[in-house]
Amino acid sequence: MEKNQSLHAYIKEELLDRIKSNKYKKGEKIPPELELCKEFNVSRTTVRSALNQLTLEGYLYRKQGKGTYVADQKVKQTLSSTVKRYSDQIAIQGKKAKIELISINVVPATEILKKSLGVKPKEPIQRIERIRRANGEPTQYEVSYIPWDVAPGITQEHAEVSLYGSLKNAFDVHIAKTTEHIEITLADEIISTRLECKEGLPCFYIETIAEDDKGDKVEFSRSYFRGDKTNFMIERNYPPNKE
Amino acid sequence: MEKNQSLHAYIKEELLDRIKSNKYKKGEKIPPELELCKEFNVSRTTVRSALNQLTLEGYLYRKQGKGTYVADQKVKQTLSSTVKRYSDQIAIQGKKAKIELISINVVPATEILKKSLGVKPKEPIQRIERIRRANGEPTQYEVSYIPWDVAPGITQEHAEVSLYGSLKNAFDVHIAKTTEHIEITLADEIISTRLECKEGLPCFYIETIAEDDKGDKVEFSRSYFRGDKTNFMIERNYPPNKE
DNA sequence: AACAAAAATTTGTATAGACAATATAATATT
DNA sequence: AATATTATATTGTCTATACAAATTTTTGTT
Repeated sequence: MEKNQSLHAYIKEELLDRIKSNKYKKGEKIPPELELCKEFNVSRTTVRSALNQLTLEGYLYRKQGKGTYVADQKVKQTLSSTVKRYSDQIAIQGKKAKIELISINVVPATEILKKSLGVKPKEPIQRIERIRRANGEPTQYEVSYIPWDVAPGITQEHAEVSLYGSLKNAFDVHIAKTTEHIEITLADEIISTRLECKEGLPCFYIETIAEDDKGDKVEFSRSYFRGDKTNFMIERNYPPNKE
Repeated sequence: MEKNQSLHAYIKEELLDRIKSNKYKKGEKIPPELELCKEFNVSRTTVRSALNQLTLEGYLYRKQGKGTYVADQKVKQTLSSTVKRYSDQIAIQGKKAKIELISINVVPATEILKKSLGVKPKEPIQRIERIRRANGEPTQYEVSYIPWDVAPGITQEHAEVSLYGSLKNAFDVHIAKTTEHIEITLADEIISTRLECKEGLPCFYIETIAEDDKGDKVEFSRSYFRGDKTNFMIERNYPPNKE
């Protein structure tokens, strides 16, 4: 054990080492808490502290009544998001992608929506709640807001395929620019339910405002991605110097 | 208290409410753990669970021996990162930006470096470790790897301003494309030291590979940003449809 | 053999207590 | 008055214990 390290930190590193060295293999169950307590001669609290950290970092997952398992997806899914060409579809290599519609509602404009979309007071807004899945597992939870008069009467069929595609094909709205803000948030009750993860898991939170080719703001959305399974790729091409 | 909620979750929400409603004001000290225990009539473990969650989420910060304080920067710093034009400099509105050089070393190429940079065996690589600060506070911890023959003899002067700028001006290397992979990681001992935050804080982790105008890979870097203080903005412009 | 009930296993939540580490305040010493 | 020393307050780590909740295994009954 190292110098000024706390016990739980030491145990965490030791366990991580076993995971990385494949002593604890992907998908397999690791010894239960009480066994680890005996092995390291520490209390359950200390073992749990280490296990919970590793769970938050995506190395383990735990199931009440069953056990603790090594997360098999150490190689994270890559949701590639190229810059050149707009694509509502998320490219997930070799996985069956699916969009699950949860709800479409018409809601009044809140302050934040008015500010983001610049709609006149009381204009109704369509709220579309969806989950994207890859091989059945939820990868993204998204809530989109689209003013009624931008695309009146968005249907389940529109929402279950690409929203941007439907805007173009069914409503003649052409997205020309998006502005995204990316933050980290921790999953609350709603997010953890939708993404089928534990509360407290660090997640990507992306707010997007989309403008059409006339400069009108046509969509505001909030998206959540599991931090332990998501990896964004951004390619940037820089114009040659003209000096 | 709500239906099937755990105690610590309830207390967390109650405290968050006090923060958001300004009952606990920004920068101010909140009651110590033992007082909260008395108020909610729960054990210290339970109070600490709520406090630690809120700390991870960036609402609070804690100081051993002093107390627990409401984080004043609820409005996060925006590190804007536009796509159109390359910029090594991070634009931080109205803040004094500074780059602090920690070390420049020449290191042998590891497997991951060889793979990322495509260098021949044993080619020496320069490892540059830096911290970016805004108003004195660390915003980014970055470790860059640049092969010796791409830019032989990078100096402190080169590293303390824009690396990409130095590559261009001093070594005639013109960055043409970067590929970034963005993930979430939790701060380990090194990262928490560099970013002056707690271990376990969710952070942005960005791996970048930069290519020059000849298609050679000239830089590999790992960057870390505090998740509780960072907010990336990405603007995307979509080409008009040509159908 | 099939089903139901009970027991065992394992993680989740919570309590109580002890001591360490850090920072500040109060006190004593020179 | 200045400087140590001591005490106090507060967060950090760790132990031990108890029970709840979810899952699996075993047992009992028909």
